Amino acid sequence: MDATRKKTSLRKQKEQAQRREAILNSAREAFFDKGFMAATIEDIADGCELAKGTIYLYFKSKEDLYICLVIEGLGLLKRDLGKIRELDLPADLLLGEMLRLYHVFYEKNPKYFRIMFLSSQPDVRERVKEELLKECLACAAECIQILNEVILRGCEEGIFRKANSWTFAIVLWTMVNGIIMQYEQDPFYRGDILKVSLGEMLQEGLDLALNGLRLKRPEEVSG
Amino acid sequence: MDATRKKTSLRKQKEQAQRREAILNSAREAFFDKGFMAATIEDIADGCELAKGTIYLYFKSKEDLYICLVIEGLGLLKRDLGKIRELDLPADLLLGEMLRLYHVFYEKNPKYFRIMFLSSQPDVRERVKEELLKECLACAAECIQILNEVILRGCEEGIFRKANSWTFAIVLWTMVNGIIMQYEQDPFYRGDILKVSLGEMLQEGLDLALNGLRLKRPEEVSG
DNA sequence: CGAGAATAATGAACGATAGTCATTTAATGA
DNA sequence: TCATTAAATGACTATCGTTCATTATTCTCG
Repeated sequence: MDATRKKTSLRKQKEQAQRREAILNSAREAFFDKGFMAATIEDIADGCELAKGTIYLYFKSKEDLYICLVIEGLGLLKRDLGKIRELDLPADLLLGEMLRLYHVFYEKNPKYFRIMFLSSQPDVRERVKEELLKECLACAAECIQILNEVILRGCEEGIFRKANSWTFAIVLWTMVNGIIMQYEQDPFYRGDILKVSLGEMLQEGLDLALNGLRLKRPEEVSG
Repeated sequence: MDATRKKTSLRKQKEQAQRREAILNSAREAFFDKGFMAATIEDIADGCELAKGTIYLYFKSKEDLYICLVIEGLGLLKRDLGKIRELDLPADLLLGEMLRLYHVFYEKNPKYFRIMFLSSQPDVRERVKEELLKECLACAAECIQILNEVILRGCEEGIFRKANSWTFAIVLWTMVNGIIMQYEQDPFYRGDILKVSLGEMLQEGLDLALNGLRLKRPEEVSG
């Protein structure tokens, strides 16, 4: 019957989605644990109790699988940033909150950042489906867009000076990423080079940017 | 004779250094061209007309060879930054010059940045000699130190507000790296996300930072 | 010079691993 | 129950980093 066929095909679709999810979960664990290069497809297959070949029924390559996790991470970040945007706060405080969220997100998921940073390597990207790359970049763009909106709002509110908000949004985004990347560099030498905690560093970065962005600096407003 | 032994051993040392250099040259070409993962040891060996095994007489692993190039890149950058430091300019203009240099360096050697960014991956770092990693981080630290000195000078000159100069130096360094990393992400989509040129973005980033850093903003000084 | 020792270079062989595909297993529906 | 389709499997292939026994070269000193 048609109804039956439809029902079973729906269940099958659901099962396929579940398998896909299981593979992603196992891959996340493997990549987070060992890194992209050191983790093997067999590790991933073992982790979700499937055979190596089965992985390739769901993902075209190790790199594709990997980029899906990058997209996942960016999606989580975007979701969290989106929530904060709704808070009823002046733009500068909102940016501060977003930064705090970014920091919390990093502390909770440091491994997501590690894999995100690898995704810019050309020889990884070359082996990823065009479509996935596009999705990945779109996700990053949406995060930046959220920052952009807040900056624009700040301009309207008269808190920020008139400026190319998109460029500022990118600078903020890349600054935070850059700081975290440097911080990730090597825990062992963290004390030697950085000398300050990640939180302080991010805060200083934001302060620097906000001072540059603000129409009036705090002491001028209060004075 | 002792004199003879010394002379030949000196020549040998020189020859060894030359071979090492030849391998590095070939590796640079291969890594720049194909990326760390896609380039093979055989590519590198072919490139300098040596056998695969010979590479391992000069470098412990593919990763070691790779990190040597990262150090080389950082060294070049450090050297260039050091030259600018000697210019007789106020600190803010000096920072501007350094940024311009960074940009020029990137335009001339975009591939150095690509390989630098990979060096933060834990599974690469795990396979590199402790000592080389240390050297690599020390090199980055020295670059940041140059920025730090300029910022300190700016504080003395009364151009910059009193602040934790080292933190600012790191923020500047990471901001620039972050911007370039984002720019590197994908030339194809560059127009979509970034919408502005690298030069503009770097300039905006510096302006933002300088405005945050300056004791008085330009219009207040001139007014 | 020349024989033997020391050093350097080589590439075949090894182990690991991404990706493929012929075969097996399971599910479906008449 | 059985033919058909779909899904899963893991042995197999090709590739590549690394090693090491062998070969070639250079050096030493009688």
